[in-house]
Amino acid sequence: MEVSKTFAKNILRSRGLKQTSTRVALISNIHNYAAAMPYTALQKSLEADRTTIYRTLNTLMDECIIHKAKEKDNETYYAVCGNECTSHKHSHNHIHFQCTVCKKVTCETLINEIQLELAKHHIESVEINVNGVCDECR
Amino acid sequence: MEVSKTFAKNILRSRGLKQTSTRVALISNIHNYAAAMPYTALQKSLEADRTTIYRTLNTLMDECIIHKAKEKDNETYYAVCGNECTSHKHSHNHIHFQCTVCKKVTCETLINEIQLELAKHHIESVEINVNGVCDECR
DNA sequence: TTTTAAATGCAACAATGTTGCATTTAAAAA
DNA sequence: TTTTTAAATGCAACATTGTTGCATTTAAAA
Repeated sequence: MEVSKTFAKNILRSRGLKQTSTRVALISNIHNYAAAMPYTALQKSLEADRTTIYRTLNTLMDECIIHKAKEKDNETYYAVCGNECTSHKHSHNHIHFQCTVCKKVTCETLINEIQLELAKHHIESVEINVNGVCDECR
Repeated sequence: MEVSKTFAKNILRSRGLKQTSTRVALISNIHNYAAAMPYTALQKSLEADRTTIYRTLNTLMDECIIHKAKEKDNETYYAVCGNECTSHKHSHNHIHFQCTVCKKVTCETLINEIQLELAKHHIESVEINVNGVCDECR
């Protein structure tokens, strides 16, 4: 069994979710993908009906197994959550970087820690999207 | 003449763009809206054809008169750019805040300045989306 | 007032995302 | 192992979002 499939099954078991073939394939395909996976690529990589894919994605996001990034290019990108995500709260110390040349979206860790403060509102979660030129495209 | 319409006409003139009724209405409607304006609300507020709205939005984004924020709720929100935007480069010192209760998206200024550093890639622009509970909903 | 390049409206299309309902399936119970 | 059952899936239908080509209209210059 592939490493990513074992990973998928383990995480489904740890969350008490049924281990269906679509769920296992979906998690392992996202996990195997070098960057955050665009929806179109995800759909191509699976046999399942579109409806099932959308419902499965929502289930896995509710359980904080994966998360999504909406980019300005109108694509939605999915990535597997890190260990810092529990089943109740997302907490990402990473950012999403999209290269303006090759369009790839990757999850990146910041060198420096950043602290956000707002005057009025209560902050629950922060998502940072950076655009630029990636290492390979320079 | 309303203040926001004058504002719209001035900004169109300053960028050397035709002052069509759709453009003026679109800019002033976004400008008048208390928060970043969801596309659906924008469409309802205008007489123009959907195609024209999309094309106008793209034109105004290309000219850095407005900018958009894609939120996880699958809505696209539009707001007027601040003075720090020239016609060639977006440079926002603000973040987009979406309240998880009332769903409103607002442009907020950070109390503290933040500095992002990535190990490999070249950063061109940064967009920060914060979720939480707004002042009014608490 | 005339000219003209740009903006608009319309038709058609492709992609994204959702809902209801019948069928199938993973996992628990017998 | 077989049976049971609640959950997951596939299918059909639909609504929304976003794009393209082309004929018509319009803002602004001549």
